[in-house]
Amino acid sequence: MNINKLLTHFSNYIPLNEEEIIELSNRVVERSIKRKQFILQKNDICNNYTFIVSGLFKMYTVDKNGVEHILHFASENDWICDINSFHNKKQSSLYIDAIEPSIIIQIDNSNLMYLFTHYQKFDRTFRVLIENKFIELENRILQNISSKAEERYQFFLEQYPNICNRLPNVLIASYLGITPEFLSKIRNIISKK
Amino acid sequence: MNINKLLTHFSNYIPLNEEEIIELSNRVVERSIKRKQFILQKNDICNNYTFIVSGLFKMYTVDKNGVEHILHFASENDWICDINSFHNKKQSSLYIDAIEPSIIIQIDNSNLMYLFTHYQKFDRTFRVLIENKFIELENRILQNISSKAEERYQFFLEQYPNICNRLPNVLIASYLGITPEFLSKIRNIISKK
DNA sequence: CGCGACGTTGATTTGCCTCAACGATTGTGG
DNA sequence: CCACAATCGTTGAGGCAAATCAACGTCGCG
Repeated sequence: MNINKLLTHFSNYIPLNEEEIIELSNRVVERSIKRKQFILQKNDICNNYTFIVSGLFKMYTVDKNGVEHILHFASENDWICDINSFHNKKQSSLYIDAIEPSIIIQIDNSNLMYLFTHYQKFDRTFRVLIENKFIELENRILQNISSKAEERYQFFLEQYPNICNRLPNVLIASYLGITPEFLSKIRNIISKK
Repeated sequence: MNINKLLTHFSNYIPLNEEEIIELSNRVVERSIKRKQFILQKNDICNNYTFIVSGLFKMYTVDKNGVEHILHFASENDWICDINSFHNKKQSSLYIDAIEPSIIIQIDNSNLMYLFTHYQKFDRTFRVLIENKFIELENRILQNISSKAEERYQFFLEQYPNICNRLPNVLIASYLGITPEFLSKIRNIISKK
């Protein structure tokens, strides 16, 4: 059962008791997502926290020239959500779609709020979850303001070995904030070393 | 009393009852910090969440060439902490020091954990706090990977009107990830418009 | 007064983008 | 299963964004 993967994920933070497991299980929905299928589009309100059982997603903006800028990748055992839209119930400026066929488990806003209100553990777990993501983002910012593209690329390969070989270079370039052409040149230079 | 500023800050998230106010008040420490005084240095373990009553701080790394890269500014009614070091009790790679003479209120790791364990409200409040900071960082990342320095500078001025005129341009440049010389040229171009 | 931090300007170099073109691969509809 | 389109990775020429280095004036402060 796919729900077990979610339960295991939670138990890595704080073990859940029987009641909490039942409550959680009753409040989530499992979905199967095809490649290129959206789970969030611009101007929608993001109403779900999405846990990824298997597969791979990208979260991105599209600028006025139609160019994608990737804010996050997320793969199995990770969460993806436009937190700004989710908590403030405002229109999102982001898209989220599947890079691979995926299986996800979603919890919507009202159900998550119910868990937060009735079981302290979830408040705690989601605090720790977001703290960890915050730390990742801090590191990414530091990379961006202090390193050149080649270093950022190398760092990306080291930090995400399990997803980097599932991604076309176009998407990695978009995540790093450079053009695919320039990434290609970086790869050429690296391979000659 | 400066503690009231902290209590007001919390009540913006969730009102505290009498008991919680007393518990919180007994577990924090007020300090006065001079200009250029450190509250965190590289290789220290960050043992405090710091609330800023008044003043202004910067949090930054120093690279191998001795150049500072500023990760965050924080001023009155804001928090500053190396969360990675704080929660994982590992050596920090960051510095935090005062840009202006400041008054702060600190809560150390064990006292914050006590509050988290005994009062759900604090778990909740710190979750929301970090969620908001996470959203800010997401926006900054998007800026960095999709905009040129001039736009990022303009955006910074709009987003932080209350601190940008208290900062020398050297520090703003460091925050934006550009050199002071280039920021000067950007400012020259803008002023001619 | 003299020093250090700050802001600016100019000349030069480097990092990265733009645009165009090409082959290889993948996916898809007939 | 083939044919064709779309996506992908690469290369090269040229241009722009930003860094580097050096120099200089100003200001605040000990």
